[in-house]
Amino acid sequence: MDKVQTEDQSPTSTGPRSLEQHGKRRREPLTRERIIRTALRIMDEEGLDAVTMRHIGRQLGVEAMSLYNHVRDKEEILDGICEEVLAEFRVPQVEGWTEAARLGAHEYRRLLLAHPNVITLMTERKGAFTNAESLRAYEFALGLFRSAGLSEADSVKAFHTFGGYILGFVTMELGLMIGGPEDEAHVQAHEAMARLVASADLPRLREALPYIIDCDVEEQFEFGLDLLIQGLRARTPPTG
Amino acid sequence: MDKVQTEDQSPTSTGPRSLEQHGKRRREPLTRERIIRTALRIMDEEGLDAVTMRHIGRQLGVEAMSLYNHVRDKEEILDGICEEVLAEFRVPQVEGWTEAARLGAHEYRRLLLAHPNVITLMTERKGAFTNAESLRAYEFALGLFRSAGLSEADSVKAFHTFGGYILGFVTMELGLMIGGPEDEAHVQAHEAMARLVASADLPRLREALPYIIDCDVEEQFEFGLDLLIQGLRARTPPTG
DNA sequence: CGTCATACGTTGACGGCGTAAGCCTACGGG
DNA sequence: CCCGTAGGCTTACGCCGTCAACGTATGACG
Repeated sequence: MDKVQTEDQSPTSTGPRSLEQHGKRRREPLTRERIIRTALRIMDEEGLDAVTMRHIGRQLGVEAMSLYNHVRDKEEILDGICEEVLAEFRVPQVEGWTEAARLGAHEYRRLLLAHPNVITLMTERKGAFTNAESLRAYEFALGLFRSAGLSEADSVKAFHTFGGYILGFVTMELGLMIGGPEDEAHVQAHEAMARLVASADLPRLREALPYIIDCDVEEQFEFGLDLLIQGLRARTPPTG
Repeated sequence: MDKVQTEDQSPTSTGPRSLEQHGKRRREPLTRERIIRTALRIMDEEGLDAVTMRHIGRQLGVEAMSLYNHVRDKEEILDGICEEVLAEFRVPQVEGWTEAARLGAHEYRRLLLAHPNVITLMTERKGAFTNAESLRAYEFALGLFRSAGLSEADSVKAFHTFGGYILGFVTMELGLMIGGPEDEAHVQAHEAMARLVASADLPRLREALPYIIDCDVEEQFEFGLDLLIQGLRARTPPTG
């Protein structure tokens, strides 16, 4: 077995090799928590394919099979990653439902962009969320729409609409279908598209191409958000 | 090697075992086309995990490695599946941009629901679409928004908004986060959620739960669509 | 203090995956 | 007739998730 990089040392330990206060164990005990956090870090740094039982184990200085003492199977780890990310959601503290909706949407997008592969996980996931922490965003959104004057039924619909929009937009954004020319991959994707458009009978696309290639993602996101908020204001009590 | 079920026989052949018109080969020649269509069928019928080089080969009466004579790697097959599905898009023939937008959105959703796993493929996909056929939907949408009076820049933004909404909504729909109580999996997911909500301090969610569980998906989808269309109409020339 | 159950890590193996490398053969063109 | 080549097949490698069996240190208890 080659060099093992031990992950986060406990900040309270006196050093990597020194015995602990009671002179007992040499390494942090394995936990479900530690496993999931390590898996999340691997996913963010090395991609989804690198999230492997053996790889997670190696990062923790342990064999793959040891993980099964704390986790039923790999799927539980992946589910755990989803919950871990969702739990990062910071509920915006602001008055006025439109601003709250805007900030909440940006926060959700921020989470998804911070952990680009989590969308794939959520897409493949079988059941709904089983973690209370991950429902706080849901709770926040419902409260927001209710405070805007929507009925309970409409609040649920609005939640699904906003949630769907953000999820889908970021999916497209990460899939290189939207985005600025900074990234190499983007440039390549855009060149391929330009070649295709040039060789086919797609007049609208041809004239729109510059706007597609050279667009500000933030601005695009805001556009759709405004559309939704405006549309919502139309079926909301005249104000306050 | 056990029983092999040969897929679609060529309708012009005189029979499964008879020699062809020139008395030559006994089986349909392998093609990129046939490989991709078979892979798509497997994905739809047996799920994404069943899409395996060995499995595709078996369905075609061939060893896995033979596929590589027509395809660079598995990724090319998966990309091919995406293009195949996108190419199914039927451009709605209707007057008036609002109705066209509505029908187009439903058609896109229909495609995604007809091949539930294709969303995962599109999410994981690296580059943008390289198939002209799959850009017809793009072309259609742009023409539609232009005809509504939007600028080129805004048409692009509107496309990304609608595309994002539909993609995300169907993702949530398939992930059991939205939907009626017909399906067993849905019922189970909803029960888990109900248990969670009951045990946590989530008042909004608690009162909204019945509406979440017992909702009409079509109606939910339409709600968001209306929001977008209404929002769009607000920044559109007063009419015609 | 000795014993022993238990918790938790390790080892080895299995079947399946994508695919590199090389082989075999039938067919069409010189 | 011969031979190059296209397009199959076989074998093998290094991964993967996970089952089963095994070792060992720890903490409870007589």
